[in-house]
Amino acid sequence: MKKCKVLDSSFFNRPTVEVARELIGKWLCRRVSESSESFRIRICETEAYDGLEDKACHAHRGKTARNEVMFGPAGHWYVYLCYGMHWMLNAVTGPKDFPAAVLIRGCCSVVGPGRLTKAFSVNRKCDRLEISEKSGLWVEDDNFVVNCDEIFIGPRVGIGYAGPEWEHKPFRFVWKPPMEA
DNA sequence: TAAGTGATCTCT
DNA sequence: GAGATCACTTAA
Repeated sequence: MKKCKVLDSSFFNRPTVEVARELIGKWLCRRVSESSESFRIRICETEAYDGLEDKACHAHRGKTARNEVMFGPAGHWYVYLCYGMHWMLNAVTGPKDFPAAVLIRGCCSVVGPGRLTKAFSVNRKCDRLEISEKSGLWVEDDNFVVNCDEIFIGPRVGIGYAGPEWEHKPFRFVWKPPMEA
C-alpha cells in the first residue's frame, strides 16, 4: 500500500472551494472503535458551502446551536440530520469566524450523502469531532492525482431556496473516472 | 412521483 | 409551544 499522509487542519484552513476540489480522490477513513479495523474509500463527490454570504450555507442566517462548529477553526466535522433520517457529513474549512464547510456527498461505490454516512456509521456522535486519526474519522492523501478533465463541475443539489445566484454557482465537484475502453 | 421522518428554526 | 422547512432515499 502506498504511503499516506493524514490531512490536518492546515489542509482544511484554506478557501472552501479549493478544499472541495482537492478532496476529490482523497481517502475518507474510518475506525469505529479501538478494537475494530479501519477502512477507507476514495472521495468522489463534494460540495462547497462558503460563508455568511452563501445563501445555501446553513450559516448564512448567523450562528445557531447547530451550525456553531462552522464558525470555529477548520479541521472539524459538522454533522447534522436532514429530512429526519439522513446524516450529512461536512468538513469545516477556512479561518475561525468564517463559517464554511465542504459536504462530502459520495465515495467510490457509495453514491449519495445519506448513504455515505450510513456506510461509514456517521451520526450525531461525530458532530464537532476533530478531523484526525484519533477521532476515528479522518482523511488521507496518497498523492493520487485526479485529472481535471475527469472532474465534472456544476451547481449544487437541492438548494433551490437559495435563489438563482447561489443555486447556479459551480460549487459541486464530481469525479468521473475515465471510461474503460 | 410522493411519502417518510424528526431536528431545527421562526414566529406567536 | 406550534407550524414550516429541509444540503435525501426508497419504493412504486
